[in-house]
Amino acid sequence: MGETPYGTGNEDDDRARDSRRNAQGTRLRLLDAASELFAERGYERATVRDIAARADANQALLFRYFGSKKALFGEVMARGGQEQLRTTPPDRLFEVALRGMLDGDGGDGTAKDRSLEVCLRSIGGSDEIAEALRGLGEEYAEVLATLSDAENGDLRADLALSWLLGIGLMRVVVGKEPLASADPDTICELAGSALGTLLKGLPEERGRRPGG
Amino acid sequence: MGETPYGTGNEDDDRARDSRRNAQGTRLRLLDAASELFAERGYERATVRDIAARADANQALLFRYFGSKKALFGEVMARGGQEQLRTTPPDRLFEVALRGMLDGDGGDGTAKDRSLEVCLRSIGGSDEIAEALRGLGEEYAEVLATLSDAENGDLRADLALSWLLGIGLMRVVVGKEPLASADPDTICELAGSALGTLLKGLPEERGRRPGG
DNA sequence: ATTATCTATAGATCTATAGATAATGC
DNA sequence: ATTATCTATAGATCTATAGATAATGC
Repeated sequence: MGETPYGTGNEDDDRARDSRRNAQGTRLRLLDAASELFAERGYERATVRDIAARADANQALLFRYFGSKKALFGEVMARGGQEQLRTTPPDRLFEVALRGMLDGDGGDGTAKDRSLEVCLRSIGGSDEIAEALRGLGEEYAEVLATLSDAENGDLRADLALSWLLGIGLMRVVVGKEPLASADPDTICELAGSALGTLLKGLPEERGRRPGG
Repeated sequence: MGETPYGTGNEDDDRARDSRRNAQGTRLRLLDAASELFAERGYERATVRDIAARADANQALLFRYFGSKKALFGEVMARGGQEQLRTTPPDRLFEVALRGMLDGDGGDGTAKDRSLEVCLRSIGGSDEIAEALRGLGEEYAEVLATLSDAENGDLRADLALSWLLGIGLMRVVVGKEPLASADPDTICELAGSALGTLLKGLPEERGRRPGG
């Protein structure tokens, strides 16, 4: 075993990312590597050479398959975020998104959605980046706004989103202590109850009956 | 009048920034120009050539007087922030800092302190920048922490600071609507009352007596 | 023959420095 | 003579492209 050029194990899962003269696979590996490096370093500091190196691909292929670094960034952003938005009930979105940023990995092997982290680390890079973050933010805020029936519910949703991103910024990007090492449960609890003041009926009251 | 080479008006104020073969003045003009451009574009995108051009100085002088771009950034950051921290009573710091970011100019001619804005736009540029923001954040959080007598007051202060920066991020850098065009009073009111839940006795309750 | 991959390099920035120039003070 | 300023350029990146090479399918 192990000596054949075709690999030994569950190549069903890996075939898509096979590196043996497989354009589709190389494309996927480049996309994965870009997702990781953009999240680790932000758009500017993740160079195309580093991305290609991590994908174990030639740097010129990145341009062949995606056209430009910006276009690659666009595909990365388009892949992420959407799933979380669609599969999470609105009243849990804030906590789920917050935990997604706070938890290091989640433990399970599934690659985490790090779109928000990518945005946070890429700010200031260029106007296109700011636009990408604005677009993603609009999708989140739109959902959060449904939780408030106040007249200025949209504004309140923006403030909730601002907090979400601010916490991620200070914890993940800046590394401010004690926030950076704090227990995610505690953070969610503190932020959640204060948000209950802002967006009525967000986290705490759900499922409870008054006078219980 | 006006034909003399020495200028016509209140040169007492301007002499320090005089541009006629005055090293001290050129240094100050470079520092001012850097403050502006770092706030407008962030550290990376504000090039030394642009800074020198706005200061109406030769680009080589920037290195002669400051040594490096990073050292210039350090001086800019050291100048700002401190005043606001020292002159503002703790229980008003959140609102004052928030308004400082929200208000476009303030109207008065005094150059605004844009340290927090500089940080927000410079994130992801390099680790030194993150450190600078962490340092400034620690000073703000330290003051905010005095407002809470909860066991985890430090963490609550970090969360308050996170919100402050998150709001600035979404409004000033990202330009998310409706937050970007919202009335500062409304924003302060919404954030302030929700923060009252987090840091007890912060804004609303001040000066009121129960049962009034 | 097709096409995935690789080599080599153009071309655009940007920070930083070496050394020349020119305005002031003595 | 001192020193503030300017010119010219080294040197380091980084994105992107042109064209060569080599592995597959027919």
